Amino acid sequence: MTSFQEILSKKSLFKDPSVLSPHYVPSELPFREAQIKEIMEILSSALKNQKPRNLFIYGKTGTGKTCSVKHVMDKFNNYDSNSVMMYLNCRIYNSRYRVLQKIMKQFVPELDKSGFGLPFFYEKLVEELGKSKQLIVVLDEIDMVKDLDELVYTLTRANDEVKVGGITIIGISNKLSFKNELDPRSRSSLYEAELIFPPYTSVQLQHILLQRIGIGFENNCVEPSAINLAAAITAQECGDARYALKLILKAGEIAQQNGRQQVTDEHVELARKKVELDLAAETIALLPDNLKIVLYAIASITQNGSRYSRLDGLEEGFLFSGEVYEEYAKVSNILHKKPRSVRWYKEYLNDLEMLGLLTSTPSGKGVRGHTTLIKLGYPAADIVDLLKHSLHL
DNA sequence: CCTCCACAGGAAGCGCAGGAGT
DNA sequence: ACTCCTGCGCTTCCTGTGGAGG
Repeated sequence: MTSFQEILSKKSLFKDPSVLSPHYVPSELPFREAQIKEIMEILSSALKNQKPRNLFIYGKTGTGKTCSVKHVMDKFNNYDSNSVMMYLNCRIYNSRYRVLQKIMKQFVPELDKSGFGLPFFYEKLVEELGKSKQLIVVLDEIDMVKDLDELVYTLTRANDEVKVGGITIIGISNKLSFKNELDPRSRSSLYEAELIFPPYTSVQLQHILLQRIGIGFENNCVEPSAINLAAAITAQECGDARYALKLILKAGEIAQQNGRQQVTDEHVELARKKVELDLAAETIALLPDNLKIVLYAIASITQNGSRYSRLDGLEEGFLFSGEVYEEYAKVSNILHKKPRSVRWYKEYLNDLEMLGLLTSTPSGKGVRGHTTLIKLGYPAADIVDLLKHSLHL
């Protein structure tokens, strides 16, 4: 019989687990001094009231892009000047309209609601910059902006119109290919300066882990070889620092549940499987309902077996786009929601694929003509479980 | 060869929310 | 109070595509 006494008497391995969370911003960013310095140098001209060059930052997820920029932003905004630096994530502000609205909300608070036209925002912006202001706008995940060409054009035009102030864009993206999709004109204005954040190497990850473990864990609770293993796994997978931190956090939790005093290689290996799913769960939780339903439909067919793909001798786990839509419509009805049209469902599929939750391939040679084959990116049972709760099924 | 299937994805346009101007 | 405007999510309609099957 378990008692609270028993649980509480177990010595905790953690001093402060929040240090391991991805939201924790460390005061020191190891291996990013050079990048931070370069950003600061570019932005410094704003403090002399000259418009800095636009900056584009590229690097894979978890290479410290956002962290570094926010770090600089703190320093910038604490420096007494007529300039303002602001951060927005384009996953939320994903159109020219929304970005402009968000920017202007800083200066005119009642602009929260919709209904104002773009020209109105533009006028306000020019007016505001006219007060000899230097405005720095950080656009994180800039590739999410649907009409980026227009946005860049609008902003550069605003720059031309004012004599004194100016607006500078710092774009952040982890999509390399996106550069080629841009209109050449907006490309050249967006890429006035470019900065690349390389993935962390195994050795660098070891340092980062050591730094955080020192604050987050009790002393000597993590075996050095476990740290090395976590760093090596991460470097091989992606070089994403957040992944490494999550890995060591989960390993710690597993060790603790098993009543161990130390985190070992074995715990890191066990954590590895959990972390992948955990990261997926985070993205899934933020999904709009319809995307969740589509994903649920895919997972549930995968779990219960496909009526068609099996008899067509298809590789396990691949589904037809058509049968997924049928299932999606069915589940929608159960939830008393009107299913969206096929056309829009296809957009949903694209979104889900973009987020890495599924993969799809055109069927090519196969039975029943032409279709898209869909495969879930994670174990179906786990996804079903996850979504059953969040959809109240 | 033609036609049908099962899709992809562009174009137009609709309803809604929430302004502005009158 | 009314009309008109805008952005956005979405539907409707359409054309295109490559293999299957007659």
